[in-house]
Amino acid sequence: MLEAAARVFRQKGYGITTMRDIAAATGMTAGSIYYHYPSKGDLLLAVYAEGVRRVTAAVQAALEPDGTPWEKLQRAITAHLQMMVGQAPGDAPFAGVFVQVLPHDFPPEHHEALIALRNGYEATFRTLIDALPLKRGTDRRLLRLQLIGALNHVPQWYRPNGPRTPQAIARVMTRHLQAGLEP
Amino acid sequence: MLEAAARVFRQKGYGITTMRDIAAATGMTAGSIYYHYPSKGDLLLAVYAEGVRRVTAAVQAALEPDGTPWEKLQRAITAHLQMMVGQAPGDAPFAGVFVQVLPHDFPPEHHEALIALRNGYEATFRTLIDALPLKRGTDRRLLRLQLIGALNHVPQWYRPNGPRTPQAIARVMTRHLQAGLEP
Amino acid sequence: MLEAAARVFRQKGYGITTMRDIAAATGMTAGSIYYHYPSKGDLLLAVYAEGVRRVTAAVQAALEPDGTPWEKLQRAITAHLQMMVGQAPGDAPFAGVFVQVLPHDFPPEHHEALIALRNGYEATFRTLIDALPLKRGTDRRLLRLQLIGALNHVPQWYRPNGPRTPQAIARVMTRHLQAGLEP
Amino acid sequence: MLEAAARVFRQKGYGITTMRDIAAATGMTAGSIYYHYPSKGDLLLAVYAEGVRRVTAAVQAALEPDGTPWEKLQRAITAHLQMMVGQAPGDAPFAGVFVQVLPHDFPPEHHEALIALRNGYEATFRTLIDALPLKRGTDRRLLRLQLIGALNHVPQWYRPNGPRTPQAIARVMTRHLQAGLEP
DNA sequence: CATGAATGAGTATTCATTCAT
DNA sequence: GATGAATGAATACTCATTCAT
Repeated sequence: MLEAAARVFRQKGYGITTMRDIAAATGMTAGSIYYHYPSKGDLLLAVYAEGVRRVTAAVQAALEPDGTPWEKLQRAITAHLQMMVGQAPGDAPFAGVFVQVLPHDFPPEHHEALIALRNGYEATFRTLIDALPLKRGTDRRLLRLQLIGALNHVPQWYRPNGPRTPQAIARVMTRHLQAGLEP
Repeated sequence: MLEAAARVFRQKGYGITTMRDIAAATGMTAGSIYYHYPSKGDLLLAVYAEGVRRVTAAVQAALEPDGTPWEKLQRAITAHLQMMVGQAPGDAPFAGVFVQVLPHDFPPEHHEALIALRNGYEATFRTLIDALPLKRGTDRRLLRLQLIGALNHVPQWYRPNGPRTPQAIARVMTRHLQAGLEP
Repeated sequence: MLEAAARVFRQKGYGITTMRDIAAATGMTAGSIYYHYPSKGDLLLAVYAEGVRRVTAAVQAALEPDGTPWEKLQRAITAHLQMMVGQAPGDAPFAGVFVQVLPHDFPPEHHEALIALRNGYEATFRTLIDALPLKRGTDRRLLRLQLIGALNHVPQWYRPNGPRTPQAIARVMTRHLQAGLEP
Repeated sequence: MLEAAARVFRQKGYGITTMRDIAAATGMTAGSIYYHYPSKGDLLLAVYAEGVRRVTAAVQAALEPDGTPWEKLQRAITAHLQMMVGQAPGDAPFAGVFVQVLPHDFPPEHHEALIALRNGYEATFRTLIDALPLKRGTDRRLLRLQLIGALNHVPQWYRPNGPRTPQAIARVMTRHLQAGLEP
């Protein structure tokens, strides 16, 4: 059921999605959802939390085989993008909610929880970036935000049948930051 | 009037904003707005278009004093960010709509116009990036998307009284891409 | 519920009737109506259809006892008028919608259905008139339209406590057409 | 201007017609109409009154050449129908309002004036019918209502390019009532 | 657990009307 | 006389939510 909700939220955004949309996607009626979740906002939050859980798990799993910090970062990005735009039927919807649902869509009483979840997820990248050997004086926080911004933007332009795979995108974006672009 | 609408749209998002909110912000009544714009969606589009116009103008103006391609890019980013998060009472709201309003907030009949506007704006950056002297084989399109993603993300974490000015952010982000981060 | 709607539509006309009027007459709230009928126009159409059903049934029932074609026509007219202006608490409102609601009150997307219903009802009279033994060369279609026009006009001048009963009106109108008025 | 209003009222009915529709048809703006008529209802009433004036004049004119009472009635009906459904660019719209606008469309404060106008017009037919040599005991009032109902119904089924001209309809309807239909 | 029916607080939109210019 | 702009009351319709069954 959470999955169906995720699918709908990702596709249409929180505001436009109605409880009936979700109900239809789950094969229930709107009223029944309230047995499981007390409100639409709570349902979204549950979807969001599950999304964080899954993407985090996927990214962590990608770190397993050891490697240089840059390699690990690149693998993490690959995993992240695969969740975002990949075709995995189960996971993709959850990850997509990350990007299609903006903070101000959330009911105010959930803002705090939302931020906690975001931070929790970004912690993974914080760790990865902190481990990178970088030039002295690099602003690692800004680097992280620069990277995450670029990653979250991918679903807005990514085309499943386009020339770039998530893996390729990860490789190129990593290289840009690693080696720079000046000849 | 467009300005007031922009302010409200940016602050609350399109879906949650009510015509009465906008009316209150303009000092009119809700009905009066319809004399000038035929629907809420059209109003949003008008705000968006005006935003594109202003940001484009600001970015173009920043290119005036000549310089190296990288300098010009950095100045463009600075201008872009100043519009996005700056305190200029007139311009900021328009630019913010860029980021706070997602495509699916728009009524479907405006999607086409929306894409045209986005493309129009991004053309400025395409030109700037095409002018950069880069390593052979660089995927300039991906670079542009990476940069724009990072820029559009800034308003989500930027704090007006924080330690980083738009100028500083622009300088650092540019340097990251220009010289890379490996020591 | 249809009955309450019919009562209100007949009394005030489609345009002026508000969903809240109907809701009040049914003991519900305006929103609840939409659970049963997707729009005001659909509700009107449902009322109209039910009206056709009832009037047709009443007219058909009146034909049962056999008789000459003219007797049958007269009985049909009586039944029709009793439905239109009679005090039967259940049926009258439905029949009244026939007359108080003009085609252009209907939303355009229902025009087709409306015409089909009208034709369905008038078919009863077509059959009755076709069975009449008439002078050679009589334009039976025009006769039918002449009759129906006269009948539909009755509710506009009928007074419940006036001197004429539906039965009397039917008898006189039939006689006029049957025997003519020349001495 | 009255003519333009008549055209719009006839085509769409009172309720659906907006002041802007009428304004557009007259080449003015909505506000300007209020210089000439104090309200939409008053405008409709003015149209209605002008309609009565013109139809009455046309019917009266048709009576000029002397003839038997039945001939005069038939000529009156012809004139009436020609005004209703004819192509005369000036007159037709006014007459049509007669039929397309039902009493309950009128604002209540005009009901009285409306009834007076209707009665005034029907007086012409009252006179004509009173002059007919009829069987003893004929209910002349009911006859008049029967006839007027049939006439008002004509615009609902009349097709300009159909087989029946107003003149033919008048002749046949008159004959039906005059001589009856029994062989 | 699930549903169908109902609710009521919104929401965009319409439109007759007003009025300063 | 005419207009553009504004008004505000009304209105159909939506939708998260409730709840008896």
